[in-house]
Amino acid sequence: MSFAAKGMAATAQDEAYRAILQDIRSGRYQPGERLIPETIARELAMSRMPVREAFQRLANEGLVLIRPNRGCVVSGLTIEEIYELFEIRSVLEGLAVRLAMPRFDAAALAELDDHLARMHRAGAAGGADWLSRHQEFHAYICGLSGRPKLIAQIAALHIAVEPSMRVWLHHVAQPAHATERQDEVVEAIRTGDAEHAEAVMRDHVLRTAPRLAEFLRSRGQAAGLSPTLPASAQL
Amino acid sequence: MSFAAKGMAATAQDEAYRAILQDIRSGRYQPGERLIPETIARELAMSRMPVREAFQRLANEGLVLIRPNRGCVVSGLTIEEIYELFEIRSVLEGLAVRLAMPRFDAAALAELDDHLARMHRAGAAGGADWLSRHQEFHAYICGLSGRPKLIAQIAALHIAVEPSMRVWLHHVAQPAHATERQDEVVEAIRTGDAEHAEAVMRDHVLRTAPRLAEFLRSRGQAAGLSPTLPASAQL
DNA sequence: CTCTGTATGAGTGTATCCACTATTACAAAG
DNA sequence: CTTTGTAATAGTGGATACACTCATACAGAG
Repeated sequence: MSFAAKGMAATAQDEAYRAILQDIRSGRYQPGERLIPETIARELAMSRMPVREAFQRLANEGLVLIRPNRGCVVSGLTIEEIYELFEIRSVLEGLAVRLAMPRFDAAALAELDDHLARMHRAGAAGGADWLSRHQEFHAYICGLSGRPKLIAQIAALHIAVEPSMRVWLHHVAQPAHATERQDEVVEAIRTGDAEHAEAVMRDHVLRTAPRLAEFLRSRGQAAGLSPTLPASAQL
Repeated sequence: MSFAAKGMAATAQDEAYRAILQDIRSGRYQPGERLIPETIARELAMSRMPVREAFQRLANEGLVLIRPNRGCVVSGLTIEEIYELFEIRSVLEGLAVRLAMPRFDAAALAELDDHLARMHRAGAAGGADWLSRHQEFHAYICGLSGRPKLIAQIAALHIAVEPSMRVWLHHVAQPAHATERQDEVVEAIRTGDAEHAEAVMRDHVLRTAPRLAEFLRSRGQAAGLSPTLPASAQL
């Protein structure tokens, strides 16, 4: 049996990756902040090299920007980029829920209700980890699609906007969990109509974007450091 | 003025990345083949390290699989994975064409026709580089969406299936360029109806998948080496 | 006081080196 | 002849070392 538990890092590079990812998601490393390999390496009791390779991975996911000879900075998102990510998420999650529809039996629906309940509880209790519950809700639906790459893509998109979402939820009086109508998504799923569920999910995802964008705009948060994009630009 | 031309590699690592990517796309490195850093490093007149980091990038894009302590192999796609990639591409390119619609003026439509013509010419002339022309056709449409990340994602998907496509086009008598009806897409764009264009693009993309899949199945090509997926699996 | 040139230091990219893992080939036992 | 244990080798992950780039601070000229 493989004794490396799922959450366990097999290699130093992986450990570095997880640690830095965590710190970006949580907001410990702010957009625009420069990440110095040596510092992080000392912190994790390893050398610079695995940290550098972790940077590479993060750069490919757009969380960090590496300019040659000029180091690695946490990449904030412009308003336009946030919109773009939500647009992409909307069609991908729409696809996911459509593909997941055949698998929604009674048990799955019950579990879905559980997720809803947990979310609402977290929202009522102050909303500190409402965001995590919300991501789990979406992840559960996507998971039922049975499409590994699709799931991973969507997860990456959630992670990319997470830092912005956190500051939003932290600073705003009327946060998402008060107005976001996830119930509509669940209702649509219950109808059994795949096309309908897809459309509702699309709308649901897109609805958050303008409010988040407005908030960031009001804070003047255009930390515009466009990340190096994943693949080669030209086909 | 920046004297580093766009296609120029600023760093050794980037050079390695481009070289290996090229060799995977072209089919020089076959799925399942093991990539030995030292060999490639010698070939490119550099040390192992930049090559290793290039591997990382390729792994993140799913083109290569790195198992700890067990090296780096070119990751072939299973039939299921190919279907999945086409599904994802269909919704993303559908989104792209929808967003691009407002920008289709007379000039853009003319250029689109140019692309079509070039494609048909390449197809008639034996189809050696029909695939590249086809990718350029799609890239042109996506480019008009003005969404950098969306464009990059789609490009990455095209690259991922490119090796399989190449063997298909090379081995089959009735290849895609004979039956793929790109004209329908252009026609739909001409109507000016964004929703319609999106639907047509979706269908267009999905149509290729089953035929490619059938071909690969007939060759028994289930080179099932599922790549390490981009982001963290759990949200 | 401002501007410009230089020097110093921090940080990056690459090469080399070392320790450990895995795989292969081979030999001895059954 | 097959099987199993062991040794040798190729290859991987990580650390250190070195050369080069960039940025900042400072000094001298205007």
